Amino acid sequence: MSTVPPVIQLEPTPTPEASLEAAAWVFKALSDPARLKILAFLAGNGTGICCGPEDGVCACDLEAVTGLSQPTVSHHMKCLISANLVVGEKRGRWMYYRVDPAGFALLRAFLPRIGG
Amino acid sequence: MSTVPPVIQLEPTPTPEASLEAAAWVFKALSDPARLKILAFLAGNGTGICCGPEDGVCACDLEAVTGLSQPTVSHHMKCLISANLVVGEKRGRWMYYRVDPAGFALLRAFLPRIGG
DNA sequence: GCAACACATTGATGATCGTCAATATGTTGG
DNA sequence: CCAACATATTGACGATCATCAATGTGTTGC
Repeated sequence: MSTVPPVIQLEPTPTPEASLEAAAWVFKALSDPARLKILAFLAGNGTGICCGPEDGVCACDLEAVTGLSQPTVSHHMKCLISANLVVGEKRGRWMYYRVDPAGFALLRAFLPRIGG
Repeated sequence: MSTVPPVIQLEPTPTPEASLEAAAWVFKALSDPARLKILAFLAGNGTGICCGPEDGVCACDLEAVTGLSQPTVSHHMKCLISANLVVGEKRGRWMYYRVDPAGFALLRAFLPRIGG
């Protein structure tokens, strides 16, 4: 999950091939338990612990939630953002993350094509 | 996608951890364009090309669809089956594959927990 | 039984992944 | 400006992945 994403298309259906790779990219972002735990936390309470009741969860919260090192969390967030599953917003020296509906919308649009 | 699957639970919600890994396993199975192409083919026409109008698609069809070697297709099918996304049935010397609703049901049940 | 067939398994190889330590970048408070 | 802080980037390492050639296993037709 470190290389470049395949230009995720959200607009009208592109070539079947392209949307296939875009969907695979989103699924790959969801294929790691640590990233699912992060998403579940973001989707859950929605408000963080260490950085006050702001709109979003800061990165240091996610270190505590996952038990992973700071660089590893940063790497996972980059991956989730590249799949349009999370948006990050820098406020002061903190990064606040929220769930991004775009990636999930792509998923919901794609699933029927494969029997879901 | 070759090691053992994490005992995919379909029944009432197990520990949050366990279902997290089960969902990650299903997502990983969906994270490869070749496997998505296979699923799209299985979900599409539903009837194969080379092995007559049987109920299901045989493996040799999937070689043609994906352009991959026979062992590679076999490996992908093993992966999809281990995620409960596909069921395989041996009839004579052919393997017929169909979409398995179970994996998709797990997905639909899990997505809301992560914001989908 | 035997040859042909359909698929599975094994072994190997290059690529990608998840992780962390070390370091760099950008921001805040004094 | 400087020290402390929050996060990002880099580099490295072991693990896993996707792929194929070679081989094994089970089935069919003769």
